[in-house]
Amino acid sequence: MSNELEQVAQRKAKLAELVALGVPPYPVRFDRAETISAVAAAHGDTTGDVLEADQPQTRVAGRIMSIRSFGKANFLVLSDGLSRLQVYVRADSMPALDFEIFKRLDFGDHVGVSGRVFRTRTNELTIWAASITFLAKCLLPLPEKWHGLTDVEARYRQRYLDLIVNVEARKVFETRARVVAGIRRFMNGRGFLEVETPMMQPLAGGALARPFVTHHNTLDMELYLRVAPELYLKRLTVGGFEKVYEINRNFRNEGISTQHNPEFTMLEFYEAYVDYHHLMTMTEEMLAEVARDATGGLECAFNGHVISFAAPFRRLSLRHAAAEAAAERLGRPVTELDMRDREAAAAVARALGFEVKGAHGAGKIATTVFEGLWEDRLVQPTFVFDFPTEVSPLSKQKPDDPDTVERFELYAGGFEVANGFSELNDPVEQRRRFEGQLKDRAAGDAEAHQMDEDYLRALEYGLPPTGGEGIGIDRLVMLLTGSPSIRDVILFPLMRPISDSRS
RNA sequence: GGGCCCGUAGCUCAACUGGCAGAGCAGCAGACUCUUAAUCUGUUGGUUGGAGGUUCGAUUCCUCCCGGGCUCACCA
Repeated sequence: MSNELEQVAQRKAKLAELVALGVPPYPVRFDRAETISAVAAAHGDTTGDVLEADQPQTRVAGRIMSIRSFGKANFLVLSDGLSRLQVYVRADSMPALDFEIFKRLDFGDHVGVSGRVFRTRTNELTIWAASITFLAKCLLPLPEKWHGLTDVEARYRQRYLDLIVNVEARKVFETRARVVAGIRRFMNGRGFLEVETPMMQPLAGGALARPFVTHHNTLDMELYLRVAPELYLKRLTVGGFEKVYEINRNFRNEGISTQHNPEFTMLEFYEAYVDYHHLMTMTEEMLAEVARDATGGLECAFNGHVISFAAPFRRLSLRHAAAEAAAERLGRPVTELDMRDREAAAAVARALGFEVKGAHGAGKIATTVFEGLWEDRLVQPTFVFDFPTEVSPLSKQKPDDPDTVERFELYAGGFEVANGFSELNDPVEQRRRFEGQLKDRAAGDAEAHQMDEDYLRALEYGLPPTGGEGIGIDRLVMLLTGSPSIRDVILFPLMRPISDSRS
């Protein structure tokens, strides 16, 4: 695109003509009396007769979404992003200069209009323009008004264009904002304190994931973008904040897919003196309330299914469900006990076609079997509970069963939405778990947890019995907006830059 | 990273088995006093993502590269 587009040159020429007429090309402000949405709302039900009697005056601003000319009668459609309103333009109703401005307007320009509100013969709510103020030029031609912008790559790369021409795109992000606001309302209403913990951490802890690495110049030190806020939030619980939460970004240097973006938003919260049973109930209540706030109901259409957030959610014990599904698939008995035995579980997993590595214990294998057989079948919200200790280095063991922790994951739409557990608060056991992770790390597992001495020290001061949970906001919004890709619910998803051999 | 698919005008899309690269919208010029995907007449706009190759001839076939989508693997 080295040669300037003809249409861009034409639009620049029109702008130059306005300047020649003495019109400021980029004025600093426009005092509108009300928004277009407000006009539409105020007069949405007013009849033309009433409007003729009242002659309501208004002064609005917006982007031109279409221009239709009929010789002496002309129509503009203005948008304030939310609503659209028609403007009736004729030369004999406004100063000569204003009509000269009108003649040089393009689809996409910003204008201010004042005039009276009336209804046309076709009953369309319209402003009869008494003046037009030029506010800003759209130099680049916008996508077509009828089909909009459908190229997904362009929609992600140039989200501003997507938002201008695709109303549904805007609605997704409005719903997202309502989801986040609804969660804050829910948490605040329960006495939780919203906090912000470091995103740049000397140790990337709190989740099993590969971090991004960065560098601080003055301190000359390596820093990691956080993979989770977990260990800092629990330090706060040690410090006496009994109910804390954080809604913010996590960063994981891993694959990109329809369900994974390198940066994603999590709600993470901790509450002293509760266990994972309490968290599951609270999650049911939260999601029902948030769904109702954001969408008006408990049900949402996703991927050809209707997902209901009505409580109670289904509950599945991980090893039990893994054994049951494996037995069904293999046509021979598989017991929960098999899922606890390294060799029996490995045999089952291999028979099912899953990879079993030498370092994998029974717990990791049982989890693999479960995820392989169940994950995409869990369309309705389902709590999967009682995870193997082996795959849960920060969770508390069940009192009568050291191989199992009090942990659950919530699945919906075929993917994981939340993860919560009774927090491990025994510093001796936590050190043992970290040491186990170090062995995995030494064996080549780049996602294994690192030793965090300061966190252990915090635990030594005494973390009360605590329940903690993380909820993936992007995925929740996917479900609530029926978006099949996480990129549809992230305003600016990460894209590879365009190189010279393109564009 | 593997597999499959896609990339043509500003946008949305055509172009049969390899035979002059087109339409609608947008734009430009004109007509039109209430239209709303306005209509009508005329018209501009292309290195077909990039670089090579095969061929008399490539949007079409082949190779490599760039970007994207779906999917598998990894992960949340």
